Amino acid sequence: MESYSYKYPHPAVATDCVVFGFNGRELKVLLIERGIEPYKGMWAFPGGFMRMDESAEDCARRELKEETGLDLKYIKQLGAFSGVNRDPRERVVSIAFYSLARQSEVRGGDDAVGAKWWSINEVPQLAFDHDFILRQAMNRLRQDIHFEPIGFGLLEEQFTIADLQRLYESVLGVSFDRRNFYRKILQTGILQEVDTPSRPEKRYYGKRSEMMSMDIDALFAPTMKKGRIKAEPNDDVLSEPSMLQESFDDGRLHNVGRKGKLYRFVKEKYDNLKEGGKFHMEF
Amino acid sequence: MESYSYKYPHPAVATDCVVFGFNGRELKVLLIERGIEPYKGMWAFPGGFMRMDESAEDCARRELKEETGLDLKYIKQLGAFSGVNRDPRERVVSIAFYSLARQSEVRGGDDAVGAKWWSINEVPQLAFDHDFILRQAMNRLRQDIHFEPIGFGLLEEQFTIADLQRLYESVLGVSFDRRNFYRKILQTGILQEVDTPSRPEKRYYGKRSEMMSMDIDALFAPTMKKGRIKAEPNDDVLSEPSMLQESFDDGRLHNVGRKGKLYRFVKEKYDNLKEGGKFHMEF
DNA sequence: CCAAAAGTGTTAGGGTTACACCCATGT
DNA sequence: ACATGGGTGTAACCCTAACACTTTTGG
Repeated sequence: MESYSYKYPHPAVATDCVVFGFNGRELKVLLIERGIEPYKGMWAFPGGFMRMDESAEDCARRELKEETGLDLKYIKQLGAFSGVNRDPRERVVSIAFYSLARQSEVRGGDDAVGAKWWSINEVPQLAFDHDFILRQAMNRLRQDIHFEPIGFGLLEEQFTIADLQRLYESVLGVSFDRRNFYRKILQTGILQEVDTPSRPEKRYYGKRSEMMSMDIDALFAPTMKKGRIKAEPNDDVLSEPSMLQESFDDGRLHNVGRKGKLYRFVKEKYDNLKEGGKFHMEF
Repeated sequence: MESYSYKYPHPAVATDCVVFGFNGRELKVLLIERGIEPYKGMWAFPGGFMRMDESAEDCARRELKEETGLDLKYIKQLGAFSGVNRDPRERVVSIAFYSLARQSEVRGGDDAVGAKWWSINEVPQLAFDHDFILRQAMNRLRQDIHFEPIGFGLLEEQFTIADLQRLYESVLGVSFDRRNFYRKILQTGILQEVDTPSRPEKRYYGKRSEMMSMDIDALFAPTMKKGRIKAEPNDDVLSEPSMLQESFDDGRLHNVGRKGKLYRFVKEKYDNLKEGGKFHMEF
């Protein structure tokens, strides 16, 4: 058995990947069930030890692919977690990343044995210090959503303003005036109306057929946290009990009423805004 | 000679510390001259290898103290840098931190052999990937200044609004209308007027006596970069050539005209603002 | 007294908030 | 028809940008 020796002790270096998803109503996180000790049977982020010929980012991407089948283009570093006793086996420094996945990317779940999407409000206690890492990732997400078009990563190619609003509300934990949100997001110019809508006759959130083994099920009491912004549930928005009108047992949300126009992100416009000066989705 | 063996190869883990300072006119960075290979003779951030019984943050603080004599309370993680060939000796993952130091903290330069403050516009080419790290740190600083009271860390206990404005302008690379800045910062409520001013008869920026071996010298053509904000040098602010009126060869700036009131930060007020909702120093 | 900087006031305009109102769709 | 959501208009309000003016200080 080969081994590697150093004059001074070296910690192991691993990566962890916090992947967020959005099913149209709730924010989700991707977790895997640990099959081995330590923390066997508990849930944790996908990740693993870094090889000597790859960067941390490469490692995170590789491990994510291996463990969940997801092949994500954009991942961002969250930071390094270096507590002395993070791992009972040996000293392990973990470099955490976070990313966003569209529902449509979540297919081909063959590799995804033991991987599961959890509603952000229902995640179980996690292995290692992953609870802590998750909190950091949530904070980071909430920060970033003000400056980056998170929708790009979480929504499908085509989406309605309402979809986008639900996303913002899920992430920030507030609710806005529908009409003001509408104009505000439109006047940024980063959205382009889709001329040839390709939507199903009936709109569902989280099409069962696309989920496969990575099922995104849901259903929970709508935990309405009000945040800082002037966005407490106002009279116009339906208040708590009826916020989700009809929900089926597979987590779909059935829409009634007028259908919204479909839009798509215009990356160029966004890039212009971002470099030239401000994007700032303030609410 | 003892050695440490592992079944799989482990990278070394080190930390680096980017420390910013402000002398009243320019932003500074603290660098040390490398005395050994690799990159002997080049400048780099203070830092070193992590021990097995300390977290990365502890390590950064310890190395900073050892190499520069600075004992900083607040340091924030910038991120991990894990390029495969960062260090020619072996694979080294570096966890970088950044921090802010007041001029008054920069004394007792006994330990600071080879440590020197550099104007942010004059830093030489750095060892390893520290140029890259510095760019990241600058970006981070510019981001953070909108949400955190950076002044806390960089200015003395007592300061004028003008001092604060110069700081913001240095970091962001823009200039604001003096009068609007004045009211805007005051109406946040995070500043409290000092009743018993303890200032010297004449105000200098960067008192020579406090510098000792860690000399903060300066003097350079005022590189006025205009940023995104509506803050290009306007008619009211003196434009380029005369921006610093009288400067002495030891880097002091001599003030004429009416003296400004002295203020101090009120941490409680800031904390309230921050948690309750917004702080957002927008300009 | 003069120049330079600090402190105060004011005004026009843009953006946000909080609604009213009408349109479209599915049951 | 009716309930439910989508899309448009608008007035009050707040904040900011821009700039005039007065006060204080050092020389």
